[in-house]
Amino acid sequence: MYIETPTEKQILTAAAELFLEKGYRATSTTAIAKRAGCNQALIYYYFRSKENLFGKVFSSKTEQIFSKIAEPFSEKQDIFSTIRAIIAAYFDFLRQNERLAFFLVNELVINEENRPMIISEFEKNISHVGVFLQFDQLVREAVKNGLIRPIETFDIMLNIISLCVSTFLAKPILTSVLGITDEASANYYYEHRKEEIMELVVRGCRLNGK
Amino acid sequence: MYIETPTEKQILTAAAELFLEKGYRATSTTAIAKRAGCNQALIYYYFRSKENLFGKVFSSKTEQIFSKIAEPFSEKQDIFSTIRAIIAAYFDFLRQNERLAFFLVNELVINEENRPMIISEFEKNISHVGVFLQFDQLVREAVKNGLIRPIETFDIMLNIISLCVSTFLAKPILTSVLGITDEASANYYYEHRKEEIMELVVRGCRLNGK
DNA sequence: GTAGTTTTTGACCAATTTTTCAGTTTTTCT
DNA sequence: AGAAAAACTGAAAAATTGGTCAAAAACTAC
Repeated sequence: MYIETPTEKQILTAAAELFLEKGYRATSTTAIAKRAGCNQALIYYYFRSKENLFGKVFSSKTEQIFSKIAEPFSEKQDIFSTIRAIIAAYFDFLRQNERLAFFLVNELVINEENRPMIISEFEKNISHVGVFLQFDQLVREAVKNGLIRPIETFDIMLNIISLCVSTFLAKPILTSVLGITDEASANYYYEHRKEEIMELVVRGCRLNGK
Repeated sequence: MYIETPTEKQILTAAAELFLEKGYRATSTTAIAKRAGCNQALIYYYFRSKENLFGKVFSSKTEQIFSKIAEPFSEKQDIFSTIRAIIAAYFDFLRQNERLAFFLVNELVINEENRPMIISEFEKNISHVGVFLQFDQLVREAVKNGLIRPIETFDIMLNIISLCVSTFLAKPILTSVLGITDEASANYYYEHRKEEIMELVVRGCRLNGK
């Protein structure tokens, strides 16, 4: 396997930081070189173009998120505990990588040029991670056995992702609306929302009579 | 009151279209002038800078969304019907203005320079619209009267906004994942999600025993 | 040390960006 | 009709962009 030079790695991390902060368009190769502490031409020496560099960064970030998220899907618990575990894992991961949600949404939404690459990256990772199928089976059986109402796995997952990601997307506004200024109140906001999301998604699956 | 010149208005609409399509960074004043059918220098004659022009556009879009969204909040129905009406109105509005969700989220998330302006714009509009207070009261009473579980209005609203907005944010990926190619399947996706969101949010409010 | 390879550099290019400005046309008011 | 203000124009300044290139520097192997 081929080994990254320190410089190459520095460029990669600098690029990742800046792309996450400002997005593809607003990040110049000059800025990347400056942060990496190297000559600008080196970016083109190691990565042929800005677009290619972005691809590398995006690919590694997508892989990271998918591998982290996959873990709790395979837990062998009852359906409600599994859902709670998935939400907790997803939520906490996003919290530790706050800019990641921004980054993915932003590039996906606005960066139309790179969308084919982005989508293929997603597809690659989704198909890679077989654990989603395990979860799908868990849901189907729970429906069949009358443990939860008839609901599609797709909807459960979209509900989870939507609610978790939005918590972080909305934070900048809520910071001012709710008066979140210190670490403690931010922590309260996050924990409160995490609980609420768990409650909501689980309730959304329960049988009507229950 | 001072009246917009036709040209000024043309610039404003052209800018709005392009900012919504491509975002702030990817839109050049040249492109705006071209679409507005006027000289490029006129943009700086009417709006001092590109940034200022963006502020004007953003302001008007925020106002638009808030006023449209406010309507169903004031309906005098039971809590569940009101929630459903709010979701339906919000969802349909977003669908008619698909790029708007992208635009708001994107600029909020990435455009850190303009964030103070964006936040103050939101605050201005939220405080403006007194109907939110009406809904808040409806929720509080429903909780007190034991119609719904103890839940904060804030959480209900955040749930609604998160789920609705995400439906549109996620669409580009889902298009490929779900194989949404024609208008009919897109329509099915939207209607399906609308129903699911209504069901989810309502379930999230119900009493445990019910 | 010397030849060869890899890494790094600074200067540079062409295209595009926002912004300015001096001057011209058009409108408005008297 | 004529003066003042407003609307508009073409050109270009000033800065930034992604990208190139030949040469220098650093490293490697003999």
